[in-house]
Amino acid sequence: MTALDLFTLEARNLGKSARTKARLMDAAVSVFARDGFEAASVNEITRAAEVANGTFYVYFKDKDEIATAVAYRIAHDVVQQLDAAMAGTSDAVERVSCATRRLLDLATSTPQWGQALFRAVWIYNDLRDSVVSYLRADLERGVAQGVFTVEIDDFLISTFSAMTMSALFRRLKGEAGPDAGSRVAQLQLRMLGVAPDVAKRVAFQALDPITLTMPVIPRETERSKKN
Amino acid sequence: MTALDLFTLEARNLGKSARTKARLMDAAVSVFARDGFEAASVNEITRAAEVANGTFYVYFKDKDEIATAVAYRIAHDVVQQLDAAMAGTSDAVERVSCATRRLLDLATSTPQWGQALFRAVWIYNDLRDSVVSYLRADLERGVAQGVFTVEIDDFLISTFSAMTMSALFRRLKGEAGPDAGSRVAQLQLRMLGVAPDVAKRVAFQALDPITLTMPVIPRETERSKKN
DNA sequence: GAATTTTATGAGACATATGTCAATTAATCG
DNA sequence: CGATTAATTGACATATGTCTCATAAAATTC
Repeated sequence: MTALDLFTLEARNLGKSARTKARLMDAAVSVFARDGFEAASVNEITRAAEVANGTFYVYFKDKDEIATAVAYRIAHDVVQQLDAAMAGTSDAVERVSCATRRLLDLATSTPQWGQALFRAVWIYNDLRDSVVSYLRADLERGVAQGVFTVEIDDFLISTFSAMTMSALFRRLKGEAGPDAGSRVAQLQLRMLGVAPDVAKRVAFQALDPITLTMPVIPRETERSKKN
Repeated sequence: MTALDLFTLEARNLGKSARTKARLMDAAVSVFARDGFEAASVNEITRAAEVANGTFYVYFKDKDEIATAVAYRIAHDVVQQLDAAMAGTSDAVERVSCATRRLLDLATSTPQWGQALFRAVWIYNDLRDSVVSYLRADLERGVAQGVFTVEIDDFLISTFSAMTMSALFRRLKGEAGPDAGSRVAQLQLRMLGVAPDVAKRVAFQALDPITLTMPVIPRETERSKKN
């Protein structure tokens, strides 16, 4: 329990078991971020959550189950915030650039989540698909608008994602500065066929920063039936 | 001991200890390729090499040591073959495109090595630097020739590498076909500022395939002094 | 505040990994 | 071939991890 503990925060008005489960998930995030999925152990997670080893197994079948739960929750929340942050934009060039920059902003503003997301994306393929679900549509929109001159398929999307993930990785390691998002967006736009000067302008235009926030869930009125 | 066992092949005329060491390294390659560096265990490696557990520690201090040995050898050999294959080319656009395509060819022709290289590159940073050592020079040459309109620095190089690695990854998983090399090279050239039609022509032009080959080392005359 | 239900605990059975070492087997040499 | 050196072996001490379960503690209900 080191950093923001967003799950615990979200569950603070819920029943005891929900809070314990949230503690475990926050602990898992920080252990996964530190050690990676492979190296992480249930023992480490329970130690970080300050609960007994056995408690873990009340809530999760095994390490895989909590890993999946955490990864999908993070991806879901990030995608949601991303969607919200781009609601007003319809220009394909701007949307594609924004999405990349926002994702980097989010991941950097909550590095543990960023780390965990990064690790998870390399493990759960369908999760990557969901993180970039908005992407395909925007790319196709750009082709329709005549601003992208490239064939949209899985290969392109995975190349595009790899660029974003690489920037995210460097950013989290401190090897790239705050302009990492703009720089990789610029390169992506050029790759897609946007004129270099336009790519530069769009990718570097000002963008008000956003950070991850969790909804506050009101206290349950009746006893919670599910774990 | 599943596939090509290149180290064993290379050591077949050497003394017994060199052969055993080579067996271990080949086994390590295949275990690393299958399970990744983290998940791999010394036990798995000795089982794959069909030697006793204790034998491992005669040749390597621990898992890290064999991992490093294997990774650096693979990287070294791959870079060498890559260099040789591009000796005749001086045009920067062609060199950059060739390098990417050749690397994919090599890695695909020896999937275990490709896998191991892929994994290693994510772990040993200096190794990635060595694999892409030729790259920076070629990129700068392209800028000097006026064909690349982009700023060359670590960020660009890591983005560029990520694209190659992503293609390699998909290729090894069977999610991309033989044209993966050409496709990613095309995207890379566009990103660098090469005109789309030129990028397409260069990236897809015919290239005679190469495969990894190991030198055959003649039998030692005197007893080998070193392990 | 006693009874009941929910939640948490940690000892323990089992599994697997690491690294060492005395003993064994194989290879080489004179 | 017998002696000597090189190479291999696998049992063992130690460590870490997984998952279960009988029991304890805490929370809730009546």
